[in-house]
Amino acid sequence: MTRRTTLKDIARETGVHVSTVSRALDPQKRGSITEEVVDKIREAAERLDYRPNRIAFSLRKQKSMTIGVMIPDITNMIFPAIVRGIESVMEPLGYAAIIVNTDGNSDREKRLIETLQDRGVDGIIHTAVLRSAPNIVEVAHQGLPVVTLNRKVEEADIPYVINDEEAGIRQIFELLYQAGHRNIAHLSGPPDLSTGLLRQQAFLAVTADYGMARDDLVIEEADRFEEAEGRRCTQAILSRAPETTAVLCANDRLALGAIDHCTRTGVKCPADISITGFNDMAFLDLIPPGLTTVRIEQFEAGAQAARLLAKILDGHADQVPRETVLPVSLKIRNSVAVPRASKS
Amino acid sequence: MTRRTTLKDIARETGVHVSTVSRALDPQKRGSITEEVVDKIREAAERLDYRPNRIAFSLRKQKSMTIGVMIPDITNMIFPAIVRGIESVMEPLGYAAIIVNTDGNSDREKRLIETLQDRGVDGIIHTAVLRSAPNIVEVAHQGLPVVTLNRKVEEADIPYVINDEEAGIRQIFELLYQAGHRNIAHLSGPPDLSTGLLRQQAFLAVTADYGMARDDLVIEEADRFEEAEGRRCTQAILSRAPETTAVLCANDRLALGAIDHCTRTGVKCPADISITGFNDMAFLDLIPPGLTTVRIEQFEAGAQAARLLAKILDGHADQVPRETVLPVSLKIRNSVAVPRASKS
DNA sequence: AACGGTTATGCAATCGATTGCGCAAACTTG
DNA sequence: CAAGTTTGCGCAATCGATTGCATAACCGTT
Repeated sequence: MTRRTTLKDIARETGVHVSTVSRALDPQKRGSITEEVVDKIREAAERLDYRPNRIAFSLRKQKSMTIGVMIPDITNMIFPAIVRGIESVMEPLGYAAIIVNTDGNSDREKRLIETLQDRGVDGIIHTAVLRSAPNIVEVAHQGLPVVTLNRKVEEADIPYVINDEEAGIRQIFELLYQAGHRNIAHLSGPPDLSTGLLRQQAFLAVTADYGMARDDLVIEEADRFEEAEGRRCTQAILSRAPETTAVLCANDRLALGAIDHCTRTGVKCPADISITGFNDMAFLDLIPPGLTTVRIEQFEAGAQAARLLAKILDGHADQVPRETVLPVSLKIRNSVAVPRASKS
Repeated sequence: MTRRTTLKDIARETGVHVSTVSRALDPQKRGSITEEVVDKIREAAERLDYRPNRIAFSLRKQKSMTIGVMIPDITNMIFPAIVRGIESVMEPLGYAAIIVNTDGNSDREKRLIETLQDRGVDGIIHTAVLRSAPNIVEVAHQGLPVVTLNRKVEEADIPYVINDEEAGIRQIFELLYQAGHRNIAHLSGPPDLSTGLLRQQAFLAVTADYGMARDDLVIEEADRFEEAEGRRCTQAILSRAPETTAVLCANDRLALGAIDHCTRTGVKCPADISITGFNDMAFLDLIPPGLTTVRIEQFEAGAQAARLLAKILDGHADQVPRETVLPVSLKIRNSVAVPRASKS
């Protein structure tokens, strides 16, 4: 492998000092160099196919032009879109991303944060599942720019980007309510996960607004956001409250599990029971009966978090709001119908 | 942000020279330093919470401990698993990955390769879709270690990891054949994509082995690996060759499109027609009737490619085979049945 | 005690860029 | 035309680590 050409090579070639070459190639300070010299240097740089060594740059400037992106697990379908959203903003700015998977494991997360710091990342975008994330809060306090995604940060002064979970739950609740449903159970996510709690709280809020007594509510908490838990909890709901005509699920996978359980037990969706999801994950339209759900803009969430981080890295931390709430929208398919009672 | 502690800090603290500190902290050369001094230095390093600056390390050693991972699009569900497979091997070795999405765009790919080189990656894992990839071949020839994934490399001496597409097609063909199908159409992928061509060639080979005349074969080529193309080509197949009882599709998404088209037109799968896929992507078991497909081990493919690259980076390029073929397996669900003719 | 041979450590260059400072030449001004 | 100012570029330090070579101290040997 032939060595890459360096400033020194260009300096030798053009007969000037490396510092002159450095300045001539920097649009910022090109002004202080004679045009004639600049041209000569640019020509040589072109001819020798000069490409700046970013590692040397990083060492000197203490700026790696690299960010860390921490996600629970890239194989979880919501994260690839987020990652691309981040990339769409950061790449044009010259930043590269090192993506790490925490697997929701705090020790691992701590280690990964350390290796990101060792690599001198200029900032971190942290998408959490757990509600608390002491590790990332700590590095943020050390002064490393951090933006979190999908998680409301109570503890610290870290900017966060979240989806309007409350509005989503409200909209889908109202969709069910207006279809005539009054016995609406909530298949909640794990309350130690940020989205699990937020959505459950939103459910409590909207039911209260509609005058439903809290004691009458049927809420079943899943241990994980998985189909199996959706099945289990649906069974629990239906045996505890057979009058239930609609299950408002905290996410699509729980909803798919719910539908699956119903199908297996001869309960038809939506004829016998209406079921809704949250997230609008891919391929949902291929799975019958077509889940009505809340669409959240993953790509845009990633892009927005990246924009905030970029602003901080650009020295305008004062311009970034502590809270950014992204709008959600209903995605109506076929899993909601009028309640079975009023059908006859 | 308080400055990180450096070797110099430890040297000052312990009264020795930085070179001594460097050696004491390096397990390789610790031997040449008095145990007593080593202990003193390690204690100080511990106390000051020393963490080596990888950027300085990289500059001096000309080794960034970073690899580039080039994929078409992380939101395409097969890639996250590959990425995690790579990570599972590289992270324990101290390597981080910069993941870039090429979008199958050659110009973009070229740019991305340059930025990876600027960042001094030690090697690249390149998962292609297109059969030819002149850009990556060029950098490989410049001496940068490259391993490709999912793509048989004809042009150059680049190690590649592929799945046993031939065996997969053969197995699923035989499954259909043994179920009694004789009119088996092939819904092919785009022949300019590596997997598209490979699978079509495998189809040709196995049908030839079974004594089917090439002129009698019904093959329809999709323009993209998408449901819509699956629908379009299925329609074409069924109007051209209504006697078709089975469609062997080049991948799952085409197969889902095929099923969708059939369902919409009142053709029942598997009762009226058998349809098979390839890849075994996630959530397939939730989509009726349950696609019978070929399972390929994405995670393992990534891990294997990473192992090869690691070996090269370790200076044992001679030990890596030019070709690695990973086994595939059948995943039988419910989209295959006996042909409708023989059912009566 | 002198000598050759280890051994542990220091010195300084190096990786490739950036940048404050200084200096000489060119220019302006009265 | 002398004095002061500006301009254009070079010098050298710096970022934080690694490493070949030099050297001083210590060892045993005769």
